[in-house]
Amino acid sequence: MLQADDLAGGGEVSLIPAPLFSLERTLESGQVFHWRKATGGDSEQGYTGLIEETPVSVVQRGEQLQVTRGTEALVARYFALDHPLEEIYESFPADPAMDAALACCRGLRLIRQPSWECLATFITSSMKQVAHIRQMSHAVRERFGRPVSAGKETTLFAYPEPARLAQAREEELRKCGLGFRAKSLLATARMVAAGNLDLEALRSLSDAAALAELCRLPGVGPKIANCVLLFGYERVRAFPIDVWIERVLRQRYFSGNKAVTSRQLKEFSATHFGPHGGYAQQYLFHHARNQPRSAWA
DNA sequence: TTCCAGGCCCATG
DNA sequence: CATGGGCATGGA
Repeated sequence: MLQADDLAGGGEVSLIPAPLFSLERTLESGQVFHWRKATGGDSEQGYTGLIEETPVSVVQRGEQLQVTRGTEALVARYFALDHPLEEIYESFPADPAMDAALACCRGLRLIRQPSWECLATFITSSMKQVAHIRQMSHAVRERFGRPVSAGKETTLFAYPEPARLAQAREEELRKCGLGFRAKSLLATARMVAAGNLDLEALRSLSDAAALAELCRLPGVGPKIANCVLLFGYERVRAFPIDVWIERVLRQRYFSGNKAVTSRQLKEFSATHFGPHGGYAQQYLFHHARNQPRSAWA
């Protein structure tokens, strides 16, 4: 079992303030897929992972985070500890579904994820459960990624750059369990590596323009593009609609009306949830996934 | 065993 | 504009 303090060489850690933050809700909400639970010596629960290529151990201690010494600023930025959550909550609509989601998810933050890693992992996400996306993400890292030493017996793997995946064969990618998604990931990696689409240049575009650019990539449609905008470009209004969110919207906001079209749901969600709609969406998603199936009605 | 999963793409009305 | 089927894989 991975020890939380392996990364710190036996206790070289520091504490940073993290008010209104839930490490577990943030990392278990299906926005990022490579963090592993690690049980610390005092049985407190933490996570280990890489931020870019820096190994990091994070343990929540109340309203503080215990992190690997030297990674304080990196961690604070990655987990978006500067997002004004109370203000964001005040911008949410006050309706029963939103209230329930908020009560369930307080402290969940939308992280600042490296854009390529986010794009690539979400290309592999279609028609897959979160647990399996995690599995594929680790397989791709271990097969193609750069190994990073993280303590005596721990090696983590960075997510492979586009150029690395671009030179892979589709069959190699399929060995990571990607199935039909291998072709899309490979083709997208080649487009990005060739400069056909500049991921950094997207930052200066409007949400709509950046969405359209992302949708040029093989295997990227509106849903995945919105996930990438939300988790990889800090576009907190982007509102991805997957099967879970569609179910929530239809049942909680349209009385289960089966005749409501996906376009109507899209237009409703674009306005009803306000300027931080992506946050609202993530809360609705995480809440729904934590509900027993019997509660669907 | 059957069902379903953070969809996309392309062919038809 | 919208609907339907195919596409790989593995956990529940």
